[in-house]
Amino acid sequence: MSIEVALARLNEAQQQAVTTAAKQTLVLAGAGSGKTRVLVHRIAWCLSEGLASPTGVLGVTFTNKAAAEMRGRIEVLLGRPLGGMWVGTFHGIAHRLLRTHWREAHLPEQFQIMDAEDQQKVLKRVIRGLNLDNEQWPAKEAQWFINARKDEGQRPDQVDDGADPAIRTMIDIYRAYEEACARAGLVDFGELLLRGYELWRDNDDLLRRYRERFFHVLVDEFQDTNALQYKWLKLLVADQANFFVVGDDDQSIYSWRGAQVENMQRFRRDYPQHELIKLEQNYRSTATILDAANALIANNTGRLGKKLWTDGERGEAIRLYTAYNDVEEARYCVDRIRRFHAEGDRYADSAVLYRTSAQSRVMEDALRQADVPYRVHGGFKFYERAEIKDALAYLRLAMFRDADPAFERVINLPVRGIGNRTVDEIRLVARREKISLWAAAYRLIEHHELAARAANMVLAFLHLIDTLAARIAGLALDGVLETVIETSDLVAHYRKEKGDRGLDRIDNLNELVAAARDFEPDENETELPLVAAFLSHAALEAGEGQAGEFEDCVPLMTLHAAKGLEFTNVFMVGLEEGLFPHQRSSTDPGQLEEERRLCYVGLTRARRRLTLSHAESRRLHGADFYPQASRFLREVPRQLLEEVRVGGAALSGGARLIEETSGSGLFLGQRVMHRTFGEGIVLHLEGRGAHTRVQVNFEGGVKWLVVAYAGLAAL
DNA sequence: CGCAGCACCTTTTTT
DNA sequence: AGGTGCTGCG
Repeated sequence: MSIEVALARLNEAQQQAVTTAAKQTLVLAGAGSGKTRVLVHRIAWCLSEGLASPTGVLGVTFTNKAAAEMRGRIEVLLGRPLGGMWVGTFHGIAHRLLRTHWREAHLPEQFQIMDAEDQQKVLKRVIRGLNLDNEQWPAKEAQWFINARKDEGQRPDQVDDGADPAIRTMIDIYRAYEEACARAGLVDFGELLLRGYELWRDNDDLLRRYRERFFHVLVDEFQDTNALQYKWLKLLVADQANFFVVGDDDQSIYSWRGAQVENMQRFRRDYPQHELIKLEQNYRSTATILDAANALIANNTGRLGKKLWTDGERGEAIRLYTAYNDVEEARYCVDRIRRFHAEGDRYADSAVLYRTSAQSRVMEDALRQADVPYRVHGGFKFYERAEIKDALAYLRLAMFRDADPAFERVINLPVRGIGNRTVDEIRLVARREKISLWAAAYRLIEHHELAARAANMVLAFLHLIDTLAARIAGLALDGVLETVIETSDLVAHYRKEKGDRGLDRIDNLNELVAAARDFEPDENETELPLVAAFLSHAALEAGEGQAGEFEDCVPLMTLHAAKGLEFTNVFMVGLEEGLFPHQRSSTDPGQLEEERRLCYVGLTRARRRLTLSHAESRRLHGADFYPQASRFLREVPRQLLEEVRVGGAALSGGARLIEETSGSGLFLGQRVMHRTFGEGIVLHLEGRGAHTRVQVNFEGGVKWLVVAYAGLAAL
């Protein structure tokens, strides 16, 4: 397709963004306004106008998925491969830089990427090594602290301790952790970015080379950038490159992991000559849904300001469902999903979104009961599974003996008689001598400092890894993994596990061999030996969860996971105070606004039908709660809503069943009035006739009453 | 050294 | 409620 034809299909604001002559551009792109489209067309336009060559383009996103989509769409639009263009995630690009310039970055050539789990284990070891109490200094908190500092671009020496001894200790842990990582050639996710930044900052020649190369820098989801990422971009862009960023301040939902919406304001200040373009026309949702979203988000302060509109139809009213409890809420959603399915929608067109992942369980139960296929998104990723990480740890160790987390992981797996005492001794020597665990193990044996039995076991383990390394040399990648699995004897180990769990694990190991067979390094990894590329890929891209991706099933996910997706029918469940907005966010106004943005993200996922629901009683952590309806429901204009309550004749199993047993004329979820307690909602019914007791949620609290004496009036 | 039982905690999650 | 991590025992 010629660029003219492609351009003609864009609306005016989109065209303006794509063809802008401004050196810096901030595109404020509302939900469903075609932001990826603009980004992709912008690149194509620059190339076709001769403003850029493919090698001069750097496109940055946050997730592998977004990067893959961007690459795919650029190729389709151009009708040819990317040809030297760099399109990837912040981490992927930093990784590529560090692999190329490992010397300048002061890293070993074989440096290994550590995921969050490895990081926590290393930290635990470091904390113990500092003789600090594990209770008082949990690895998790140290991890949080260190990652946050790295997100801000700070090394231990740059952190302000505020004369706080607790922070001072955290800094000590940070410093010791850095030493441990350096010794073992380990790089965590935050470190990739920080090193990448320092690499450019401290190597003038290198920075100049990249500045000369990248003349067009484009960033997606700019509102999600953290302080370090923005610093890194600014360093590269300086005043020579075209800087084109796309974002939506109303969809900033990741401040809790370091994202700074403020970067959008900063961009405006840092580049006063920039052009600001708003994309407000929405191509996704009905006018009703957009009205609701606009009204909701208008309650936030300090927005850049943006109002979505559509020239499409008004569409159906938004369904508001008040369930009497979480189980019944789920049942209602499933009923409706089945109805939509009967009317011709696919299951995959109806998504259920919730605030916390714990909420998926009730939904899953209801779907399973109704025999509706579903898929829970998020959660366990392929390369995060224990068995996969076990096998890869053997491979890591064979490739790179100093990889401490890999060493710790498999030294006694399968069980080979190397106990905690022995491992502790190895750890101690490693710490004292500032060497890797592998080297420490060797030293202990050479100096005969281990009991004869332990020494034999450890030596056997070291030999096993050496043997493995020798065996895999020269093999194809899938052969390498087959050999790893065989030599490690992991299959026999899992077979001993009771239940089907072990069999699942063995299946996954086979899948790992298959993944290796199909593995093709992406552009960031082509210069690496294949095995090393595979290991990096496994750490950097955890992969999708379970198989069966192509089956038609109902997607279940958290609101966070839903960002960037769209569905014909959206069910947002659990709209209750304390849950959404979440308890821990409801006191701080800033956090409350982020919850509201999360709600906004949810609403704007829906194309045609939107169902909002809340329950009057919910089981949480094993106890019953009686939450109020979410304030967000009140922020949606009433005239857009169609309210549905339990007890109507059309309603499902639960209500009917209870009515039959009570015979009192009351039903669950019914609104009732009591002389002294006021208005309330029926939560439970017990017994028959004169003995019927009823549990009612009044404003003042939950009460059990005998129907015959309570004098309840139905509302 | 391995297993069993108990205490603990519990927002969101990508790389 | 349910899963995880640690301790204490056999």
